[in-house]
Amino acid sequence: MNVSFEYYRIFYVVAKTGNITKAADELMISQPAISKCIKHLEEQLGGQLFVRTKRGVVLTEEGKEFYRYIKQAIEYINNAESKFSEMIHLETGTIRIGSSTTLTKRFLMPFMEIFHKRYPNIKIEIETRVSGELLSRLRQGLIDLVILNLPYHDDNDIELIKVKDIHDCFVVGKAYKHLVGKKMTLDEITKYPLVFQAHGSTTRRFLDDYAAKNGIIFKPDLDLAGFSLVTEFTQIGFGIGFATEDYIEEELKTEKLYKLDVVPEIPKREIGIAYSKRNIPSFCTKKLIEIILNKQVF
Amino acid sequence: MNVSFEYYRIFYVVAKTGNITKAADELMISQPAISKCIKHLEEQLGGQLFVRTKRGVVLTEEGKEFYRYIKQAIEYINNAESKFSEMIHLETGTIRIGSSTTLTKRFLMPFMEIFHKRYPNIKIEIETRVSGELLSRLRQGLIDLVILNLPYHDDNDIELIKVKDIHDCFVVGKAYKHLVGKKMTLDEITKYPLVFQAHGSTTRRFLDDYAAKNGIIFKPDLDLAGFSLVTEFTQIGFGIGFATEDYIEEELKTEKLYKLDVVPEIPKREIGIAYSKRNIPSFCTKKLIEIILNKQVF
DNA sequence: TGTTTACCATAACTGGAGGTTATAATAATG
DNA sequence: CATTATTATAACCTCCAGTTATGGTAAACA
Repeated sequence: MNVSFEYYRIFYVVAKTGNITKAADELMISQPAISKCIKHLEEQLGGQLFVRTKRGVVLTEEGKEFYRYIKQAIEYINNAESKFSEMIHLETGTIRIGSSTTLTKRFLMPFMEIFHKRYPNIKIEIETRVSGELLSRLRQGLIDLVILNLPYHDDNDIELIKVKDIHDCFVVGKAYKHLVGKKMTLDEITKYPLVFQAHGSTTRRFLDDYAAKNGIIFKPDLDLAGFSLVTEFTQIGFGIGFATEDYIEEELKTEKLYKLDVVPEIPKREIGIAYSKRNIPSFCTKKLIEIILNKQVF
Repeated sequence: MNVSFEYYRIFYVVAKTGNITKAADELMISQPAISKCIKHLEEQLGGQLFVRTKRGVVLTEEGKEFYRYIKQAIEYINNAESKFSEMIHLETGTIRIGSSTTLTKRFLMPFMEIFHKRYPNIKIEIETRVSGELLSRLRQGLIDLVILNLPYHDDNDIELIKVKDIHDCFVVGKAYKHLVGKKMTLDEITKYPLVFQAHGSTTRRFLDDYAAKNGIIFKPDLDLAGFSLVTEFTQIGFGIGFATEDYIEEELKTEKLYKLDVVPEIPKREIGIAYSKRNIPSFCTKKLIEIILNKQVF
């Protein structure tokens, strides 16, 4: 059989108005076109849909039943169209982002502000977990996007975009101000009390990696959960801390923290955006990435 | 906007198979035709539905949502088609008939047998009420068809088809056999005990009408509810009964009842089928009428 | 009662959407 | 590295969904 779906739209309007001429008006096609179309439809379906009268057309009993279904179908199609349009115009939808507390606070926040101002109807969900878990959830399609510190072990399923270089450094509070300006080796650093983020964090892994490459193993006196605690304990003079320079600009300027001059140079790191290659990013996700990169990516 | 609905059928198959080439096979149109169609659809909707890969096409997030709705719509359309086909082929449906007990038993039954044998999936409902009520329910669309005795007062909304002439007669049992063969007047009839159907029945109205036209008013000794009772009481010799000749052929043949010769001649009556002009008869109803008239009516 | 109106159906024609085939481009596969 | 599977593009064509004009007729009206 396979009736052209287009006939159904026409049938719907004719049935709704009960009048071929009016339907022609509404559909902006000529009346004979519709007469013919309905005739075809009836031929192809193998039965009468309407009885023609001089006042218009009236659905047969079978036609009425047919109409009930077609009406539903057309409502679904209308919904499909409007939902799609809404999603494309970012008038509805959800974006699920994975990010560490630090990255959320120090990096992501301003972009989210812009995003939310521009697309106020998009619901934002931010998940805070360690990168490994976030990437696994990304792979599963449970989140759309992960903000993370690079480098990260390569993964075929995941696309990485480098966004920004960040630089780490060793810092001290006023109590150890005398170390400032002196070129220190890692070996010398180990002789002071150390305030680091705990194992498991990307920062700590990076730090230990860097140390190991230079034949050193750190044994910090304080293993802290989170970036903020490190800077605070360091500030009150507990010892030498390790922090991302870009995140403590304020503290350095106001001389609450002092940067140490350490050799060999600490390599730079990068902040990256990860998204799944399998699960195609939604329009919404693309827009956020666009905002973060401040340019057209896709 | 107004995307051609036909595009949606194509979209559906492409989304379902995730492969334009396979969709082309299924739809029996060429692959480039579908490529073009999907491109058009995307242009008209103002957003991407698929991401093209070398393994086929994958729905975008928005496309997935869109698909969910379109799938529903298409299921409704399929249902519409199959339900319509079923109704047209009388594989489903209900027919609601109004008829008196007598007409059902003496007239309608054999036709219903044929109908049911031919269309076993059609549910049959027979309502038994007096004609007036049945016609009112017909007008309301609560029943499809009424079988009734004519004449009936005209009604613009109701179409009447005459089906069959029937003849009434006065009858007696063995006890009054001596009256047979004698030409009797109505006046003479009134001198015997009378066994008639009660007021309210069409038959009684017809009888009283006939009597009135000849200046007679009957005062029956027995007002009975229903045709069968009349014949039975008459048979056991209660008096003169009034019955439809066509329904007592058996009794006349086996000499349980005898027909009287009365002047003036009792006018013939007709059995009719009534259906509403407003509520277009279903295919099913038409078929039953066809069977009763034993020819193509519509 | 005759006239007008409001519909739908038919006929004859036309243009372009929606089809065709052929071919290119290219990632995935073995 | 050749083969396969898949989509995109190009150039062309055809049929049918659309057009206008007209006819027929029941209903509404004057």
